[in-house]
Amino acid sequence: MAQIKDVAKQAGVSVASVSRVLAGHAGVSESIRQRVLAAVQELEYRPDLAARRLRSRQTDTIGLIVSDIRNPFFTEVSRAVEDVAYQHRLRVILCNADEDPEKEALYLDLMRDENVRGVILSPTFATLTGFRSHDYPFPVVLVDRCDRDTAADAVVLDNIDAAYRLTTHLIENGYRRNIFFYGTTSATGRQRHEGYATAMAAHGLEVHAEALPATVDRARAAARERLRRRPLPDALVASSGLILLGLTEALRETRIRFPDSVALAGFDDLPWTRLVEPGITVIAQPIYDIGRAAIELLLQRIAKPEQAVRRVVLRGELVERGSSAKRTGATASASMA
Amino acid sequence: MAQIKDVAKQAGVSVASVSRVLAGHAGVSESIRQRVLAAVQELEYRPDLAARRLRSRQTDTIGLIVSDIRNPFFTEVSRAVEDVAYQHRLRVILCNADEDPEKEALYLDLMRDENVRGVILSPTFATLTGFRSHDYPFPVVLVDRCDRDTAADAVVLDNIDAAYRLTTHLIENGYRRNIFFYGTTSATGRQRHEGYATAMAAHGLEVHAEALPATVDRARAAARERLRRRPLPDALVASSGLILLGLTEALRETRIRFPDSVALAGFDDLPWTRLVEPGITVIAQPIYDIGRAAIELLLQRIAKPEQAVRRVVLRGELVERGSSAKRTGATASASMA
DNA sequence: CTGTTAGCGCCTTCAC
DNA sequence: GTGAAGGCGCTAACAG
Repeated sequence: MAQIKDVAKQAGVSVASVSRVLAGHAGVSESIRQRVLAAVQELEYRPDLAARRLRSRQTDTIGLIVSDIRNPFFTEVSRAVEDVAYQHRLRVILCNADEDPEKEALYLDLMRDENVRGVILSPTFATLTGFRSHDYPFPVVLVDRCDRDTAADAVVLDNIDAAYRLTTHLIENGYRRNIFFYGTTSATGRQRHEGYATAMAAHGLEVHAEALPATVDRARAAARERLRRRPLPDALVASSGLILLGLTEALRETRIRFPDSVALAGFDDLPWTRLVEPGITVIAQPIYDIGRAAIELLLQRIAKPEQAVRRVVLRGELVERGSSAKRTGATASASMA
Repeated sequence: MAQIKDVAKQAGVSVASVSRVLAGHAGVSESIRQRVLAAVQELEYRPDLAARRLRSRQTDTIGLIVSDIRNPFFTEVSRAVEDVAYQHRLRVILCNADEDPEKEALYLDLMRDENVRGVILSPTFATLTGFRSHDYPFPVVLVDRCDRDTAADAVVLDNIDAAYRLTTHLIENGYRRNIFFYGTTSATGRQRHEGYATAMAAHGLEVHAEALPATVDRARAAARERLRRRPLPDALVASSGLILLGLTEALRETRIRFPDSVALAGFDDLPWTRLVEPGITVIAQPIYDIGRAAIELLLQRIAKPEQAVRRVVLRGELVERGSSAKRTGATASASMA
């Protein structure tokens, strides 16, 4: 492996000149520049990253800690982050915390060890509580999850509003006994629960919510359990795409048809929500944009460490499909009895 | 930030002793070990990774280059790889090459720069052609994709056999004009095409295959195009989960019912294939096991660089569902597993 | 068993 | 504008 002094020898200059040319510093004669570049080519020289990092006390790496890589939401976010990061010559270390606060802490530690320039994080509720970007040696941008008063840059959906609109849509279509299944490990789940509860209360309806770990399996089990009891609810509502999948599976397994017997709605406009007849009503999130906004926020924060905390709030779009189709009066009253 | 000499001073020993204790070397007196550990705790000392890597010319990192992170197959593989890697105190750099040979080359270069211990790669066909693990400064384990004669460790499905069985199943259930949609950018797609073609030929049937880039959009477009023409084929078969999704969407959009008008089958037992009525017949891959086998192979290779090239071939399982129901019994498609 | 010391490859003053 | 030299924090060889 060629190193900088080999290049210097080959070009007949000092290592300092080579270093300057490589760093793109001004004030190097054109003739030296050419000779160095030629020598680099010839020797196929590649700088040793470890040495460079040791010397400069800096890396060209950012961290991305997602809460569940199996959630398509986060794979799409990570694509966006990587796209933009690599355009800026930054590498990305992607870690999957599996909704586990301990793993989160572990990875945050790892980021510190790696001396990353910054981190994008979708924290569990436990980590978010009392979270302050200042407690870390690198800037942190939160994505998907944050509290109103969290002291950190963040990119989130307007969760309360989105859940409010989704719930109101159900109510207006004649569904009144609506159960909300939501994940408690994330602020997002809680906020969506709040939006749901507000909408229900606004119409004088009773709140029925089931808190659970946000996995497909747990959602399926909880829904199955509830669907065994009578009377059936009017609608099942999910606070996330993973939970929505679990609810849908439970409905299928119990052979309860939607929306005839029970309506269904949730979050994330994933391909399968369109394929499952008669289509599932969802709040569509601008996922790629969320990821892109996060990395751009981080880039700006790295450039200007002292600027005021910023928050990007994006709006979800209600996509109405058959699973929440307007109810006929007859069916509604029958179920209420 | 405390450094090793601070720890040494605090513990009243030399830096060498501190280094030895931290490296877990034998031959350090218990009393020194205790004092060092105490000092480390007290000062919250964390070794500088850059310095350590520079000095030892080694990292504790492996690379994982997947061809498309949006493909659930690869997110599951990466989970398995990360699980095992972190158990062994190895970090993982995950890169998404997007089925692009140039990006693959770029990331392989990056791996070299990072001085990783080894790489797990799912190569495009272009990269696989003439691929030899020996051409890289680190061991490479191929996952999901490899040729019969590729000189590298690999973990793959028995693709030819799986596609053969899937196709035979369709033929036996009465479907004869079966079109195979497959991705050409991967060896896997081509091998599955081979299995399909062999099965068709074995029954004296004509081969109808459509080669395309393995994305949902391209598959949907190709299928839509084909479904516009008459006569309709008997069945649509996909060489991957992403392509299967595209075919399913095309069927829905053109309102062609399966299996009544056209049967459907493909690869990867993803949740949605069960939800879409009347269920889609697939070859289920042991995805997590594939990922785990890959990282274990890499670990062994790192431990014994000279051992003979190994190949792990796993078997796919045929999951029969309504989308390929026997053609005789009219519309007996309502059964669900 | 323990300590002293010489680099790992690079960047960056500092002289010239 | 260019080169010589020191040192980033750590490990490993060598000496005691």
